[in-house]
Amino acid sequence: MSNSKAELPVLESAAAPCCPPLGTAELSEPDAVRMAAAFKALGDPVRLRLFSKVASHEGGEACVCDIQDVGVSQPTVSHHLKKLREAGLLSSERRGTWVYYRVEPSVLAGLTALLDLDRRPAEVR
Amino acid sequence: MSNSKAELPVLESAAAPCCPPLGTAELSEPDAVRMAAAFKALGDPVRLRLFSKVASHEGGEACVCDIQDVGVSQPTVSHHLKKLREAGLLSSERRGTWVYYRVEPSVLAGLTALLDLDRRPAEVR
DNA sequence: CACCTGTATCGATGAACGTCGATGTAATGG
DNA sequence: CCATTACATCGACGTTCATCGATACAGGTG
Repeated sequence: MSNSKAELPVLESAAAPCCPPLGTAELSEPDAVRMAAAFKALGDPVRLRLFSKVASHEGGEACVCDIQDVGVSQPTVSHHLKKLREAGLLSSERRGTWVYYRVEPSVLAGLTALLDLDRRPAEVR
Repeated sequence: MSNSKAELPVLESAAAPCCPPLGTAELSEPDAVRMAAAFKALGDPVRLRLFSKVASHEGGEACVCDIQDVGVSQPTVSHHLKKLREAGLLSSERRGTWVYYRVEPSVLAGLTALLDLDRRPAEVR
């Protein structure tokens, strides 16, 4: 199971180059569905910690064994990593015995761009 | 019900000036709980649209009547706005007949700071 | 080959969530 | 006062979700 060669359009086509910043225009309903899916993936404490562990791991990647100490069982860790992959936030690659995860910057950049309030018209700030 | 004068520490004390950027260090478990709660609040399409409508509304605020056309019932809109308030993302104030909502920038800034990958050490990028 | 370790999938279970209609409350206007 | 409009709360219902143990699969090692 590797999505470094694309795991298919990442579920319902992720959040990569999407949507003007929040202050500038209303989100369309389809855009809201896509972006909400990404936020939802970060909306669980265990997933957010796993994501953080991958992001801060040396070399920019981590194998499951490096990060699985988050207080839940191994199947649960695997389940959460799958969710993060499906959201387009992580990609994975098997190399020998281990599976390595790394952050996929594009979707993350879409989230940051969406949340950026400093690009709003001055009247709204 | 106004939290412009603080709705109490916003549930379990929100995400305002919290946590180094994702690439720089692991999130602690308590920090992960707090930040995940904020992401979760944005993790529903209807809520994200409501949030977007408030954020992009002229004057930086909107009354419920301005934004409630999102395809769900009035109680559901009210429920979602409450969730966004509890997450510290919106504040509300009653003025006469109407209740006005506006974006609370601090928690949002915390999310943006957390997601900022451009402040990672070069080796990880 | 058999065995061990690392990771993913399956199936079940209980808790959390989104949604609704009904009802309550607050402010305005006759 | 009473009616009306704006919004919140309540209670119920069905769905989604996080979690687990059991099990399957994959790759290395002896």
